[in-house]
Amino acid sequence: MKTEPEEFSIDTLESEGSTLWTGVRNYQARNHMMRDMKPGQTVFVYHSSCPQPGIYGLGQVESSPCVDPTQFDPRSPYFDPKSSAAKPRWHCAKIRFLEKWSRPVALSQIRHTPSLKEMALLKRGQRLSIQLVAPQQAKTLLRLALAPDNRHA
DNA sequence: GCCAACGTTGGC
DNA sequence: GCCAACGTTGGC
Repeated sequence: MKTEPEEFSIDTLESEGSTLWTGVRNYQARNHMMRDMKPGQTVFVYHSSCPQPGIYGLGQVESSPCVDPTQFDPRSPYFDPKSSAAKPRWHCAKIRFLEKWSRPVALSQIRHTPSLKEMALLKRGQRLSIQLVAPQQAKTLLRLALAPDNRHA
């Protein structure tokens, strides 16, 4: 799950304990979330649009996606005038803080790891804010998080 | 700040 | 339903 740390970072998540992951406004990302996010699943928290893009830690899905309240709030940047309570467009999962890594797994490191070259994150021009990570990719990422210097994961 | 790549919008 | 114009994302 991507987030801009100036908006909401892993530190924010840690201090809040858990949060409604509001503001997903892309149908593909939404569909991923509705179809694939299950309570108990681990998620990688990725910081984008910042000096060091990369994965900064882990969260856990606490609840299945529910209706995103920000779509009905005219003062919210995520307000969607075309959505209605009767037919809500957008949903959000509740995410609980799990851990923050002592060092992030940088995007550049992910790029240089051969077994991660198929990650959706590295696909040309891709912009999805919620992406699936294959089990083998997840294992590799966790290994990199523990051993940042391991170039051959 | 630049710019490539993508999603969305809206006229027709 | 096409598609050009526009807005957004996000690394650099």
